[in-house]
Amino acid sequence: MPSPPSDPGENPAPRGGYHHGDLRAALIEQAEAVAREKGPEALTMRALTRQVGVSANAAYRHFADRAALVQEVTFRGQAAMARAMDAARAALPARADGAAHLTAVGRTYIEAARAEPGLFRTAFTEPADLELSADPRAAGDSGLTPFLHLADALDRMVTDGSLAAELREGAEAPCWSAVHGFSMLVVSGPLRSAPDEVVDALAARTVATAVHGITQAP
Amino acid sequence: MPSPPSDPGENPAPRGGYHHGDLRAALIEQAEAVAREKGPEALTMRALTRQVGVSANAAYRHFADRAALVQEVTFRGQAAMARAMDAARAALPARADGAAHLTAVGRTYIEAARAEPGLFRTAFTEPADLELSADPRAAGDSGLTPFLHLADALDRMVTDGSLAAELREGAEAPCWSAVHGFSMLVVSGPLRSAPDEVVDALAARTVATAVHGITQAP
DNA sequence: AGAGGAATGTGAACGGTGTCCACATGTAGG
DNA sequence: CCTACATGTGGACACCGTTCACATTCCTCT
Repeated sequence: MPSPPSDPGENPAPRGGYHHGDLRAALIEQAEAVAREKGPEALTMRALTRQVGVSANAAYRHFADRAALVQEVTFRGQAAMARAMDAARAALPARADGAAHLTAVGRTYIEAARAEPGLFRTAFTEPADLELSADPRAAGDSGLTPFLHLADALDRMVTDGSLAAELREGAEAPCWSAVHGFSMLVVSGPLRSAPDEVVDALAARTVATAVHGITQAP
Repeated sequence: MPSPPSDPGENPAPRGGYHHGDLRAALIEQAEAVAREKGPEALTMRALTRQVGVSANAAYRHFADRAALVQEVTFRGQAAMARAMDAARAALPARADGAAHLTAVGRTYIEAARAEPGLFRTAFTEPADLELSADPRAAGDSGLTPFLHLADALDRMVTDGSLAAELREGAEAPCWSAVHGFSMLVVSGPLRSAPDEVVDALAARTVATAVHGITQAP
């Protein structure tokens, strides 16, 4: 019988009747922490419940299955990136043009992936339904998800005339492809062990290539 | 017992009898078949050995571990793509310029991913050392791997003057990012269930964006 | 030809996983 | 207070990767 909350001082003590108080939240939090430092493959029901000090099945009172828990971390990861995008765009000069916004969004995507590779992999490569790219749970404080940030920056380019209106439709694909592909290369591909300065330069170039490239008709 | 035909015909498991002849090859072949139709998550040692009609441990006489077997499928998948690139470039008009070659390489990458999603995911998203992008086992008949095809097309652009020499270095990153990222979107991302014509158009645009975009200095 | 050694295959076992069942517990409502 | 319900538990099943000790088969050397 684990009499005291066998918690290693970690959590702000969700207080608990011996029904643990708020297991659902505790599991999500623990899962996010584990995802950050170990990546999605370390997200196992048994390990997480063990870490939270509860039996394995307890989790199933709060999540249909493992995928449901992981999905929750996915939202958190996307929301974290969205907040970074909020900040990056807020830091832009007031009269920054659409291309500057698009560049900021693209760079932030890659930076977020590099800063938290485990969380990125969980949020953007787990076989979840990415149709949820516009789900509010994946949004930052501005209410925009990463995908919506991209769309918004593209709209701005049309407004300020740097992107022809006929080219607006479908412009998300090349942009999202470029930054996502690059992030994969860096996080778990051949650029994994490249020096930071090299990656910095390649990232800048990849974003610039996309920003410039979309203005050309195919 | 004399060893009768023990022919190479069937996948199910008409095991030759005693020592199976060539278990290593049989396992790789079965693994490739399974990867094609189910993807990498279906590549389990136990299932594959079962399908080949052999005990689970037998595999460990030929592969250090699961990763080693999967790696073999990875090479096969990359080689298949490389052959498709060989063909696509061979079909180009004799005086096709570098941009045409680059476009062909990029489109072929995406087409290969769409044509064989399971194999693509195995070959390009398994946590293997992609440093092996130049390994001969990943090459087609021309001796070029997909990555080397890309490098070659870029070299050609420099030769024919459509890419400034100072921009050659690091040009692989934006290109490979774009087509790889797009492929992920289509194979296991939000474009998964988009109609073919839509995907065709977006693919063409993504490739064009990269081809055009790299000619611009960052 | 025969003997033995090297390859190769087998069965059982360990620890891990996701998930379901039947049961126990604490909390909240009447 | 006592019950009903939400929540947590222990055990079990079916998989998984991998290792051990042992059996078979093939090959080579004398």
